[in-house]
Amino acid sequence: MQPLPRSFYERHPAVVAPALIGKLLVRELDGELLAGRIVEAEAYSSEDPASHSYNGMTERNRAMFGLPGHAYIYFSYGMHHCMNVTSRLDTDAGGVLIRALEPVLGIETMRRLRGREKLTELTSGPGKLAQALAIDRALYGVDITEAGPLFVAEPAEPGTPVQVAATPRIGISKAVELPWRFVEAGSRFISCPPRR
DNA sequence: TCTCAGATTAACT
DNA sequence: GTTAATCTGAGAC
Repeated sequence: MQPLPRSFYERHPAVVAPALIGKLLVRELDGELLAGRIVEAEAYSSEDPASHSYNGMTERNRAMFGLPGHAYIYFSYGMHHCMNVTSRLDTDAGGVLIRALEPVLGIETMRRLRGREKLTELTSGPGKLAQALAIDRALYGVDITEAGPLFVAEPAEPGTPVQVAATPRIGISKAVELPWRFVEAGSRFISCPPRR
């Protein structure tokens, strides 16, 4: 399981986000490996009014202004954690929100952490996948380019090429027209199906 | 199957 | 004081 190199993240978030579709998000928890294929991701960059990094650096978002390839985790709506990987080009400050996974490893542990049985309800949303992988602010700023408690890796088997579709982002009120949500076409595991 | 409001914290005005 | 990169269960239909 080979982590993706730093250079992968030294690009604009709108380039990194579609490239992450089909990669593995890996969580090591108490010696057990939990992993899922990324099937949905959204790009946020500093010139984007919907991004937390739009209005400059704060205590919460400082990770997005740091080295690319780290975890930016924030607490949302008073109850959910959401996970981003930081990515940026030169002076940009941005990240990619991991919105949904296809469970691969440690599925029983995910079921226990989520209190749900159905495979499609384990990680089909940013708050859900954070709960399924036990991701919280203790992992803030973790380097995801080296094996550790949390990292992103190339899938063991290359498999078939991934079909990526671009759609408008979910749950935001600004810059709704930017097609910066990327999903694996036809996946059953994304947070909400593209409109037919 | 669909719509709706509650939960609960932190950032920002 | 208001809003937010969300999820869930309840009640309507």
